[in-house]
Amino acid sequence: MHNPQELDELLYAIVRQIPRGKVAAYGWIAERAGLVRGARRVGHALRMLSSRRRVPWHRVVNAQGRISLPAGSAAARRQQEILQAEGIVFKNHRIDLMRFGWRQSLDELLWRQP
DNA sequence: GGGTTGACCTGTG
DNA sequence: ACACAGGCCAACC
Repeated sequence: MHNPQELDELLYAIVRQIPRGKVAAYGWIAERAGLVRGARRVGHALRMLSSRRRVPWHRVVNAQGRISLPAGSAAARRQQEILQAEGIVFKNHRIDLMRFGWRQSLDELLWRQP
């Protein structure tokens, strides 16, 4: 997929696979899309996302389990509210990724490269 | 075209 | 835990 638009679609499709009650990091999404260091690219795709599309953008957080929107912004509050409504627990503004992080497989969990 | 700016990540101190 | 640097990449002056 060399076309940027196709790549966006692929990224959205992956985000749609995150189940309710789980979250994924930008970098994980990029990895699943075959991008080497594409975390920022994922952030861009989500920022450009039209609100009419049904993509669970709120289930994407940064690698530290924190919301990556401007702290205190309306969007950040909305994201946290939705996640909490889905059963995600915040502890000091952070999500425990070991517990709520969406992993494809046990392999990915165990063999996360150094 | 070049410089700046982020919804990023990892390593290092 | 915190800060900083370096890498990254597309959007936007």
